[in-house]
This record gives sequence, C-alpha cells and structure tokens, in this order.
Amino acid sequence: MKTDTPAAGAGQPCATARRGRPRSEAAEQAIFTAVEDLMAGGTTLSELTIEGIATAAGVGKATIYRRWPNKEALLVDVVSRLEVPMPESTGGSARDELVAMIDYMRRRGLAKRTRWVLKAAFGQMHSLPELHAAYHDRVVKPRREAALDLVQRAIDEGVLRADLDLDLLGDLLLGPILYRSILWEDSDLEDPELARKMVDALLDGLAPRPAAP
Amino acid sequence: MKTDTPAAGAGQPCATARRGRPRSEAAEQAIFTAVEDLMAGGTTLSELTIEGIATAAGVGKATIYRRWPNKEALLVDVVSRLEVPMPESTGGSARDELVAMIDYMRRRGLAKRTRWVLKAAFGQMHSLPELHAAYHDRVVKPRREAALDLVQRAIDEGVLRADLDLDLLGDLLLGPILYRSILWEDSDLEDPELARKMVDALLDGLAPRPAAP
Amino acid sequence: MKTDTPAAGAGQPCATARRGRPRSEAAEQAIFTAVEDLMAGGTTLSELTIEGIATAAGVGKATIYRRWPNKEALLVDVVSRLEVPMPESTGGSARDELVAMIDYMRRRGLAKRTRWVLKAAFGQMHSLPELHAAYHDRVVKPRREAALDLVQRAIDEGVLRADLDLDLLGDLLLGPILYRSILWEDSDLEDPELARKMVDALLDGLAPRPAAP
Amino acid sequence: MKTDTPAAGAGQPCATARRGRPRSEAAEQAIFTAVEDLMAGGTTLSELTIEGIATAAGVGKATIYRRWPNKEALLVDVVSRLEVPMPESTGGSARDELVAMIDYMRRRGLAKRTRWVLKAAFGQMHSLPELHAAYHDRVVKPRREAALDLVQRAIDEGVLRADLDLDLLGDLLLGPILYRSILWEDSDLEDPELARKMVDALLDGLAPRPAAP
DNA sequence: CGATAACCGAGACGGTACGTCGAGTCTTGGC
DNA sequence: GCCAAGACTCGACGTACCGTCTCGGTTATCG
Repeated sequence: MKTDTPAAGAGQPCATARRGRPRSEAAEQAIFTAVEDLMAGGTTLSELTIEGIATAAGVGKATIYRRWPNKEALLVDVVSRLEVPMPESTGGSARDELVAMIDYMRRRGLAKRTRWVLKAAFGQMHSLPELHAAYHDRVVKPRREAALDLVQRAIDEGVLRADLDLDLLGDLLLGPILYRSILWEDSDLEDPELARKMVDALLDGLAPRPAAP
Repeated sequence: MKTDTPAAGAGQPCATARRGRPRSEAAEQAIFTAVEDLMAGGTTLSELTIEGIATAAGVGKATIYRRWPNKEALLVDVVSRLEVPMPESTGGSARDELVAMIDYMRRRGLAKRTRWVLKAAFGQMHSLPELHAAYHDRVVKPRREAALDLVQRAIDEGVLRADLDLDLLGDLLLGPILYRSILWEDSDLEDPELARKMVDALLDGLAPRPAAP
Repeated sequence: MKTDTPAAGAGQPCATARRGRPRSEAAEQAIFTAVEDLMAGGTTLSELTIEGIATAAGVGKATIYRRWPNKEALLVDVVSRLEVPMPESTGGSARDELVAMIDYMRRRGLAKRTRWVLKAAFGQMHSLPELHAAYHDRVVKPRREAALDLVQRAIDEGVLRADLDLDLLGDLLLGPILYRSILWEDSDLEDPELARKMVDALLDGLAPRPAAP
Repeated sequence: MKTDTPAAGAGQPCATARRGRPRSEAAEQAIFTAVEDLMAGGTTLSELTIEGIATAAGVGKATIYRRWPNKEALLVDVVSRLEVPMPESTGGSARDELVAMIDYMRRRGLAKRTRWVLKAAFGQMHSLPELHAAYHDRVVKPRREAALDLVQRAIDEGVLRADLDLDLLGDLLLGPILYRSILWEDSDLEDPELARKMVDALLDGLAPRPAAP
C-alpha cells in the first residue's frame, strides 16, 4: 500500500500544483528511522520524546509537528509503515492458508524490530480515539476482512462448519494467537508448529472424540 | 489477595506503635476515588497526572508521594482494588464452569466502572512497564492459573482432550473472549449466550462432522 | 543624503546591465508601506517580525532578505525614508532660525506617521544596537551638525555668547525639546509658542535680572 | 523604598497568613544578580533570554515566570532596584542644589553597572505601555517632582525667575543632562564641572550681556 | 498535660518536555 | 534572475508536570 502523504490515509494525488518548497522526503525518512532506532534500542514509549526524535533524526521539531499533530499520530504512521502486508494467497487449501495466516501473525509477533509496534498499537492507541480509529481502519480492519474472507472460503470448501457465525469463527481462530502476541512473552511464540497445532485443535474440537467405529 | 497496606504487597503489620499522627484513611480513599472518577470520566492514562489526582481528591501532592513512590505504583493499587475476584467454583460440571468463567470475563468487559482497567491493561499500560509487570503478576497470572486449574479439571473429567498442551488449551479457550473484551466495542459482548456458544463451538470443533453413522 | 540602493549607504550604480529579471520596485514600496502601516498601527519594534511584514506586504520573505541582510538594516532604511529634511535656512536672523529649528522638532514630534520613529529611536532601538548606531550616523549626527552650524552662526552674529562650549550650547538648546518629544506625552508639545518661549528663556537666562538701571 | 513583593509597587503587608511554601528570597536575589551580571558582561537586551537568565541564576524558568509575566516586567524590577535614590537635600543654596542634582544625573549616567538600565528604561519601556507607566510612576515621576520642588524653592529664593512656567523651567534644566545621558556616549559626561557649567550658563543666559555699567 | 513527631493542605523549588513562533536559508514552479 | 510560497534547522518562548522541599497547622502517642 503506497501512501504519498503519510498523514492522510486517502491521499489525493493533488493535481493542482502545490506551491512552495515541497516537504523533504529525506527528513521524513530520517524521522521514521530515528523512531525505529530509538525503540529498537530500548527506549520505552513514555521515554520517547519529540525532542529526542528530532535530535536523533537531525531535524527541527517543527518539521515533525508540520507532519503530525502529536506523538501519537506520529506513532500511528510509524506503526503503519512497519506493518508488513499479509502473505498473498498461496492458492493452497483453505486449511493450509488458515495455518499460514496464523503463522504469519506468530512471526510478526516475534519480529524484534516490529514487536514494540504491536504492543504500542494495542496500547497508546486507546488514548486517542480518533487515532485509534485511523489505525483500526488502516491496519486492523483490512486484516480482519482478509481473515474473514479466508474463513468464508474455508466454509465454502467445507473445511469449516457452515452453521456458525462468521465473526465468532474469526475470533475463535484469531483470538488465541493475537492474545499471545500482545500479552505474553516471546517464548510463547517460538514453537514453529504453533499455528498448525492451533488449527488442528480448533478444527478437530477440544472435546475428546469417541473412538471411530 | 491481601492488600492491607496499599504501598506494597508485603505489608508490615507494624506491631510497634508508631508515633505521630497516623495517616488519614479518608485521604487514601479520596485518592482512590479521584483516580477512578477521572478514568471513568474519559481521562486517558497519559492524561492522568499526579497533580490532577491531588486536586480532584482535595489532597496535597506529598500525601500521594508519601504512600506510593510514583504514578505506576499508585495505579497498580487502584487496579488491584477494582479487580473483583473470579467467581467461586459452583461445583457444577467442568463444562458449565468453563462457560461460567468465560461469561464472567464477558460481563467484566461490559462493567462500566472497571472497563477502563481492562482496556488500559492491554493498551496504555505498555507505556508504563512497571505498572504493566505488576498488573501482570497480581492480576493476570493468578487468573490464568485459576483458569488452567479449571482446564486441568476439565481434562480429568474427560470434557477436554488430554492430548493437547495445557497452555494451548487455555489460550484457545480464553483468547477469543479476551480479544473481544479488549479490542472490539461493547456491542460485541452483549449476547448473553456468547460464552456458551464459544464453548460449544470449541469443544465440538470448527470442522464439519461427518454425518453420524 | 543619497539612498539610491536601499541596502547600503554606499550604493553601486551598477552600470553593467545585470541579467535576469530586475528587482520589483513595487515589492520594495509594498515592504516600506507595510512596515510604516504596522508601526503606525501600534505594533512595537519587538513585535515587528519579518514574517509579519512579508505577509502584510504580500511579499515573500526572500524578497526582503534579498534586499536587506536583517531586520535592523531594513528598519534603518524605513526610518531614513521617513525622516523629512530639516527646513532650509530662511535667511532670517539667527535667533529666528533657532526658534524655527526647535519648532520644527516640536512639530516633528507631533506628526502622527513618524512619531513612532522618534520614540523608537530613543527607546526600543537600544535593543537593536546596529539599528541604533546606523540611525545615529545617518539621522542624528547630520542634524546635530546642522544645528551646531546654526549655533555657530548665532555666535558669529552675537546672538549667543562666544565664551561657551559649542557642544554645551547645542545641548542646552536642543535637549529640552528632544526630551519633551521623546519622554512626555503629545500634549506637552501642542503649544505653538513653545519654541519661542524656550529660546527667549534660554537667551535671557533663567535667573532674575536686576532691574535695568 | 522597600518593596516586599517585587511585582507590585504598592505591596500590601498581607496580614492574612498565606499558605504553602513561601517564595525563596535567595532565588529572587540570584535572578537579579544574574541579569545584572549578564548585562554588565556585554549581553544586549535582545540577546538577554529568560532561559539564559534562569541558567545563569541556577533557577528554573518557572521560578521567573512565577514572579514576572514576561521579560519586560522583570527588567522593570531590575531597573527599579538599581536606581539609587537621589541625594538628600544638603541644605545648601538652591543654586548649589541644582548643580548637585544635575551632577547626580551625570554620575548616574556614567555608572557602569547601571548605565544599561538607563538606556533600557528609555528604550524597551515604550514597547509595553503599562510597564512604561509603572516605571514612570515609580522612578520618573518622583524624581521629576523632587526636581520641580527644588525649582520651586529656587524661585522662592530668587535664584530662578518667577515669570516662567514651572514645567518649562524643569525641562530647560533637566533636558540637556538627560539628553546627554541617554543619547550620547560616556565621553560626553566625563567633565566633572559639566553640571556647574550648565547651571551657570542657563542662569546667566545664553545671550551675551552688555557690559555692566 | 505538654512535648514530640508524623501527618495534613498548599504551593514554591529545579528540571524536562511540550507545542508554537520567528529568524534566516533553501527549494520548488512560474514569470 | 527575480517572484510568492512554503519547507528547512535552530533556538527561545511560555506552560504543564515531575518528584522534592518548605511553610503553618493538626492530631496522635509518649513522658
């Protein structure tokens, strides 16, 4: 997803020639890099200051405030940038793709560079409703829709039951892995078979099966 | 959970009578009430200042700092006070108790006065690492242990499969409801049958069953 | 006083035709007018910003900086432009011309459009040392020289005593009216006879004369 | 003149016990000293920043802003503090006292530590009308009144003519020395006989006297 | 019962970061 | 090469809180 102007989700190409010096692409890049470096370097969110970012990026504070109204808005964009796209459909079976999607989320939760983003996304976001909404629109909703599309396909292919609510199915499948990603430590995500185990268990059911006849 | 002395988990009973004026119980109560009121009134964690709390409580700042070393410590206590205990075991079937536990979490997510705690716990708390850790130790972990005890009992009773990892079972059962509590809107929790539907679906499995022979 | 090129006292006539678009006379005029309007409108020197001038003049900041290196230099030119020349010698008696000179200063102190210059000259300019120095060289000094020339002529004509220091005489004559112009309110300058009264009193002496024999 | 609270000219002793920690006398002193040191050390008024003062005084910015609303207000107080009282009446002849008063102003204009104050007083003051008024009330007016009292006494003693306007006499006597103090360089004030010369010239008159019969 | 000690509210203290504004410079597209 | 517009870095502005520290005053226990 390309987003020319970082602040607005729906960037209008702005055919009418804008006047004045254009915003520096380099400065923007430097700001993003500075935030990522600081966070990757152990700075906590509450220690992360605009002044610190500006200094680290070699940029004036005004250059930051020209682009984002406050720290949170900047973080939303940093987060959006870091969120890598979900894997394309492999064309495999719906069951395999469910495993792939959950495994992608597991790996996303492990990625060192983006892990703090995930935590922050479910964190600071709530402080600023409109920004939380923006993040929701740009990151959460598309993913959930993709996930629900996949769930629907699984139903169509007979991999999932058709008698259950679509939302319920989605939450039952995604809730556990997201819960682990956000709340628990990395160690809980390290098992490479985790996604498959989850799908297997969910599809087969958690109750013991009577012995097959 | 004992919380006699608010400052620390391990309160010294202080049998040796201390001299001087004792700390005012009323001031303490006013502080707690002020924080709860502010948070319930829409204040976010990052907007919540010690000065604001002191003013709202009609209390001097020093009176707060005399009891807690910093904002995080105060919040840990506020949160601990609000978290109501999980329901006692009803002695019913393990399946019913699983439903009861999940339903308790659903209702907890709906409770107006404490909802901010839940959201903050998974959200804003990440920016206050000590608060997050303390909350985890004092609230999350005991509950998870209680939940896992229940899961183990369900396994023993033959309600849940014995061939699955205990942690995995816990996450598959609790992840979806917590995910909904934290991330989505209240409307997603309003269905009183939600807990039962989840347990039914999880136990029976999400895959279609072949027609019974 | 020549002020052909506004940027510096010593303007190069630039006979060699310079290439490119010539500087806009209109822009320059707009800048001068904007400064005068702003100052006449109550803006103080410290409130007077280059950005404000540029906006008021409908001009880019660079257009200002292309002509003057800084705010002080611009103000020197604005002030120089406003200072109207002293009246030519009327060829009358030295005493009449002294009265005329002092009366000119009185009227100058009353002129609405330029009064701020006078106040600023003795006041706010001290905070902008270069402006103050330049104003001194280009406005104050020539006038003082003209005044001292007149004083010398008065001595030669026997109107003023020859046994006094020239500078002292100048200050005794000019000090009072300038003092009033700068420090006191306009009302103190409204008496049209003020200049004559001053000269009469100064020449006759402030001490009572013994009754003429 | 003692002024307990520096901000207000007419300090009410505040019999009603004020609560909270009282303002630090030491901090106030440090601020005054810092300003005086900076100015004496060559800092110009426009280079004088609140942050610089705070740093030099080892004081937080808020401690300054708690006392004065802005830089100018602070300067008014600094200036008022530095203005030394006029010399007491010596009981000598009115003519000698006139000389003494003018000589006091000459020396004041020479005093290194306070010279900048004089310049600033007639400078920045105009920018902020109400502060200019305050300075006028607390410094200028009392002095002018003292001067006019002296002039009146001189009239009564027959040292000055009775047929001239009191204000006019005051300006003719004080204008020249103030004019020199404010506008010209130090060199013009160095002659220790200057005050006497001025009074002599003014009283005797600037016009040549016919030879006494 | 008076001394002593720890509490209380209020609010000033030295700091740090905030978000804004202006200075003086640079970079667009257009004339 | 000038023009308007507006971005750039830099640094000061005045505000808000932090966590600490006096103030005058209150309420306990101890001697």
